Amino acid sequence: MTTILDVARESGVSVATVSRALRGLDRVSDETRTRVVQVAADLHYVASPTASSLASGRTRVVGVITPFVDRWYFSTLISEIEKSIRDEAYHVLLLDLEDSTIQRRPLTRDMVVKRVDGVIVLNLALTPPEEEVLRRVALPTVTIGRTHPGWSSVRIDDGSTVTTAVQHLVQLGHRDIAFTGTVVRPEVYGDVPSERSDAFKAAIRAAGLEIRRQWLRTSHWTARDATLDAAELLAQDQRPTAVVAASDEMALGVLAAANRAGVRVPEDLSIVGVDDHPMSVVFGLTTVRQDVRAQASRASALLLKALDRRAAPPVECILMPTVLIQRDSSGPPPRSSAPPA
Amino acid sequence: MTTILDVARESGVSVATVSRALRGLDRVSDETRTRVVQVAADLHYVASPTASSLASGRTRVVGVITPFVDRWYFSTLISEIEKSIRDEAYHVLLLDLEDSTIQRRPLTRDMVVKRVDGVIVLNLALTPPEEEVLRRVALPTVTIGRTHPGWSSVRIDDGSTVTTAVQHLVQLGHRDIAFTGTVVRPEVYGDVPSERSDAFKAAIRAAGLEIRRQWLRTSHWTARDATLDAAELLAQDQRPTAVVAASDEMALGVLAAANRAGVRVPEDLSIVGVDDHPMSVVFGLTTVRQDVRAQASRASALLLKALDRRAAPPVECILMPTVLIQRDSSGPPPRSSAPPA
DNA sequence: ATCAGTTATCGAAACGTTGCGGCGACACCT
DNA sequence: AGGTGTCGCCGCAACGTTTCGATAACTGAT
Repeated sequence: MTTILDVARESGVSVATVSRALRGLDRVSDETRTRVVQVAADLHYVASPTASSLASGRTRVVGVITPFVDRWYFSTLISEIEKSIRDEAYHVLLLDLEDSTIQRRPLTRDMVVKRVDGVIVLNLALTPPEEEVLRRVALPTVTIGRTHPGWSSVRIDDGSTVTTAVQHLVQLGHRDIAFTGTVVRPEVYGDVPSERSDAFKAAIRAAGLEIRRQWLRTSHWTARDATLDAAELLAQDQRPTAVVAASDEMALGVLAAANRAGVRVPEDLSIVGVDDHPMSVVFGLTTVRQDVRAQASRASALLLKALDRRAAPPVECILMPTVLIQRDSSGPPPRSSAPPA
Repeated sequence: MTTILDVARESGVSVATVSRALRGLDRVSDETRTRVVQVAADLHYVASPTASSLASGRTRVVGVITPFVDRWYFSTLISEIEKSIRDEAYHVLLLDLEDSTIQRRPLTRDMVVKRVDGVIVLNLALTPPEEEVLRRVALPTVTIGRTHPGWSSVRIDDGSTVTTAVQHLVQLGHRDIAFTGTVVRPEVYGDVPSERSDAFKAAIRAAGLEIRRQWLRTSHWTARDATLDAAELLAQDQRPTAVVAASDEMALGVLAAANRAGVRVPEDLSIVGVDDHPMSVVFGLTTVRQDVRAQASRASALLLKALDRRAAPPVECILMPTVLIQRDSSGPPPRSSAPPA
């Protein structure tokens, strides 16, 4: 492997000068710089990130702390974070907290200490000890999906997504609206499920409608789980005329269950989701869209600013908009719909 | 930050002994070891990965080279790789080759040199210069999805997946079978699309059936693209009684198009995919399953073995099985189906 | 001619580990 | 008693950069 010493020797200057020349610092004459750059290229010199990190104290790595990497929302965030930071010569180190057990694994000191320059936390309910770990390492930190005192964040208003969905259905004339996606395993899924389901109840009440317990469905936030549950829901005597799902993946599960049960969408049943999953447009699902990639790039920008030594930017909490995308899965309720008992 | 020197001072031994004690090496008395471990814990000591890498020449990082991170197949692989190597104290560095332009960005020396101990290449057609880069850095390398001379690999037989799908349909009595997913942008998608589409043609010929050009559909390997294309296909005068999609995401797109066009599945149209995407079971899609997580863990195991200094394992090429999962989207062709012109 | 200021460069000390060679102390064998 | 291992530990030289203080070479003002 060729080192900076080889480049120095070959170009007739000191290692210090080579270092400065290659990193584009000043106090190097143009003549020297071009020569050094040329020699470095000839020798296929690549500076050792390891040595560079040790000497400078910066790793140029950002840790992405995530509860899942194989789910659409999270993998999309990760993908966009990588693209946003690569131009600044930063890399993504995956800190995946998913576990094969039912609990996720905890975030520990050694996952981040001396390993990354900054951290992005993806929509994840940190336990108090975990939060303590992150606070004590005192790394620049940005969260996506939740706010934490002292850290910058980018998120949407989870409650309002569901409110929008309910209002849309109410405007169409629905009065019998079910919800799927109430909270399970908050230690993994964080606050989002409860925020969305609380907003559902509030919106139903605000519309002067009644909340029926058997229409408040629990699901593991997967299409698979939602479709099994929706089959039960649709088999009930009292069937809703519409269902709001707390995520599009669950909404698609409901849609599949409806297809299977011979329930026509939207004639017999309207379905509205949240997220605008890539599959949603394919199946014509009405949804409340959030721009996941935009959230990731905003968060990355915040982190990059905090990573810049010269700057000490203030904590910023960015709220991104969401918007109703009306497609084919929602329409007026059937006329023949019996009023709730 | 507390260093190994602090631990050495506090426990009354040399740094060398601390290093050996904490890494579980021999030539340390049990008594000394427990004391050192205790002191290290008390001081919240975490060894600097950077310094450790510089001194040892090993980074304990594996680079995952991938054309996408937000697609199911790739994110699932990445997820499982991380889980497979984390117990050996290895980390995943994302080397994402996706770009905002139509071309993907090239793999360069500086992405891997001195940065990672080994590399896993995810189903990606490396260009000759890229392959050269990887060969010259001489890192342990395992590929998933393709074979390369000199490197271990884990893959499925892409051709046979489609062959299985076709045979399944032929056995059901289909004679008019379309295919979606012929090759586009091989520089991004690699050989898989062409292998699967070639296998389709071969299987159709082997069954003594005719290949109709207008039933060989091109698609960008997304549900979105496939559904647009399938709408065209289903609007043709001569409509097939079945379609094989080169991936489940495309198959789901076809399914959605059929729903929209009022074509009943499987009564009017059978659909078979490949992969067993998590959404497939939800929509009752018949598919040829591959076990993506198993491929990732096999590949990780191969890499870990190669990363072990003591071992110099031989190149191993593992072919994983695929299996037909019969669900609701395939059945006998409609009786009324007109013979092809 | 001298001095201050600027610019380009250098030498050397970090950074925090690992790993090699060596060295007493002790046990065992003859 | 002397030789031969083995065990537990230590000192020190890497590893390849960055960074800081020093310095020499100019430049321009006095």
